[in-house]
Amino acid sequence: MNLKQLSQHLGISQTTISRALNGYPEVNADTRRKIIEAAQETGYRPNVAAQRLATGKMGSIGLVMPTGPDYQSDVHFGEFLSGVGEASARSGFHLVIMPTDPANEENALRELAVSGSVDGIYLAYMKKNDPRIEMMKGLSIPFIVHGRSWGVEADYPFLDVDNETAFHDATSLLLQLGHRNIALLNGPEGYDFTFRRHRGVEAALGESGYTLRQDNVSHSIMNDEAGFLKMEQLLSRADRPTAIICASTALALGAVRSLNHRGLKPGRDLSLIAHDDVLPLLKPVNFSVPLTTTRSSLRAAGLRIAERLINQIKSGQPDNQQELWKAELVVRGSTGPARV
Amino acid sequence: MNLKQLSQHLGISQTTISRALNGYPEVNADTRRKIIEAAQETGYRPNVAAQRLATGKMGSIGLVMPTGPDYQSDVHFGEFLSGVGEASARSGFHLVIMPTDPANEENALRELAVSGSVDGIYLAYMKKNDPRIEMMKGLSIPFIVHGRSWGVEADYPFLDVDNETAFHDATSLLLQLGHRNIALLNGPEGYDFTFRRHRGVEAALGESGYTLRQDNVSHSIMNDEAGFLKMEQLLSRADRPTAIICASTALALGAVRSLNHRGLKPGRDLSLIAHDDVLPLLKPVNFSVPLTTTRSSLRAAGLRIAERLINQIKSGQPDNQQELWKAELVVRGSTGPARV
DNA sequence: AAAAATCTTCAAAGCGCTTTGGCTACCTAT
DNA sequence: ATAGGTAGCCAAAGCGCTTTGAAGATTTTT
Repeated sequence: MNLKQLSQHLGISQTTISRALNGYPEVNADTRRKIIEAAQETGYRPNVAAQRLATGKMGSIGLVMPTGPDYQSDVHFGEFLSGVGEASARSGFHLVIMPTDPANEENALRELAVSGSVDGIYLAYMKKNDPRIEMMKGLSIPFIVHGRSWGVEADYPFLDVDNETAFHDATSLLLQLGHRNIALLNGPEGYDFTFRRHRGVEAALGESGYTLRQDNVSHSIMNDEAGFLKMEQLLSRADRPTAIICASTALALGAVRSLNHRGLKPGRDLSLIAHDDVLPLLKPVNFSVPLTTTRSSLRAAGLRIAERLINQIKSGQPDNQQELWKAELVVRGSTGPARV
Repeated sequence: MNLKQLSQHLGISQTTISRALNGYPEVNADTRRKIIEAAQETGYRPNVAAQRLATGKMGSIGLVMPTGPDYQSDVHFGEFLSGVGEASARSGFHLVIMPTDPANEENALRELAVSGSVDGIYLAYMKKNDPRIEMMKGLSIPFIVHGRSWGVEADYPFLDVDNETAFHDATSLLLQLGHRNIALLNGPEGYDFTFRRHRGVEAALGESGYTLRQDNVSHSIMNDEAGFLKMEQLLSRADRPTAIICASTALALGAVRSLNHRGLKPGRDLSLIAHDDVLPLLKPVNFSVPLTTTRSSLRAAGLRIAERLINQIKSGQPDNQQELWKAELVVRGSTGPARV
């Protein structure tokens, strides 16, 4: 059953039916009622492809999902996605996901944008000087960035967590507790958030007259395995750090395993702080010793970003808001005074 | 630049251009070359909405993503998705994700199916007697089921892990090691895989003349927190089990935490087996004591399912294959002889 | 009662592609 | 030389909706 058939069936023009169903005002209330009833009865449903062609609106937002044979699927992505998903569901938007090898992400993104199959695009995994922002600005399709890109001067809409301040705060706490030899288990090199977190730690140490030792910094993907490995390396050193800051609770999971392994207890023998994305799988309170964290919900960020992007699409107004969320420092048992 | 303009620009009919670009044979090689070049130069890209309207093909497969304010985003979903994503990327298909409150999943699914915005649909999180299968069969859109549904007699295409055998095998191993008091930390009640795993354990015990005690079975979502809680409950009993089977490594993570907490060592004081979906975040070998598991990659399943679904879409042939994957029993350190 | 304003409806023109059916020119077999 | 093929191209008819511009019906204003 299509519009034409329904129109003939009712003896009412396609125009009026279309308007009645789409809530336009210039339709007699009685006619509208009749049309809606008939649509219900006959099970008429507008063909979305035709609707999209006619209106030019696709009703969906796009995002690139990093994937590939040797790519490790990332809990952080899933958590963020669920936030984006919820906001989209509320507005009746679909999510169009373009799975791509990370090496090819820029092309995939352009492809998605110019393909015209989405109304707006969400960008993530920002690097320093990320070329994708300039590219998107040239493409005249609404977009929003999760995170931001150090070195990119252009104005663009983003939502980011204030990573620098978060890690600065974490470091200050450790300094107050008397720690001087502080290490950072950071995320993969090249990413903007990795860089800013590093800066935060460095700055806090610097302000107190200390420095961040080069060999106290490591970069790795943020999972349990890497956390364990990097921690093992740190702990096997003679002058091992007395406090560690982890870029994710996933890293902390492995780090704690390494501590257990050596009979060390977080908070007593060594202090530990992690950044908490509020992953349901890894709650800081559920660590053997509850974890001190800087907290900022990834899911909430996803929700907010989708909201803003959809808003931008619906209103047609460009969004140039640059939103910065403060992470909350939550002190639990894994931090304690430095042992002299 | 659209087809009409390109046609005028080149002085070649729209028909020929369309055919040239879509690889139809009845175009002179020279003409084709000229057209492709011109398309490149002018940056012409077919409008996908128009293409979809004209062909009736949407180039995307749909899936419902459970989400909502109190829904815990699930690592298993993300991992599976990455497999689906990879297969889709290979065939140039998009993923259209419809985020939905789990309570409303059946409606959402019907909505997605009849909306006509996807060519095929993937179904997951099967329950016993799941009504969605019959519904989908009535809807004349290709679909495939991940898992299956106990009690549904109809023929339908699925890919499932042989959960019953997997858990049967795990139980047999424990029996051989002398365990009699075996507990099962199962997934949420109502799901097909939960049920079959339960059956597997029950059957293996039964065959050896033992029974699965009712209070040795628990149901919960499959994350660290639940694993810890359920394990604590079990361990606080006077007649506590000597061996535990977990439905996921995520549950095992919490279970091990509970053991550590009480100074118990897996493999020595208590045996532990978990089902391993091969989540990159939680590798069994990375547990403090490497985990004995029944292994079956969720990502591989996602890949295969998407492959089959896309095949079905492209060929137009219905797929009624019922594919059952054996899980592999991998013995590591967390299992040992029962202590007398 | 006529003029103006307001409702309500409709026919038809897009949206930008694919595909059908037909046509021309050229080649091959009789 | 003629009939029958085939290669290559085209005009036009969809696909199923939205939206413009116009017009008839009804109400309000003068």
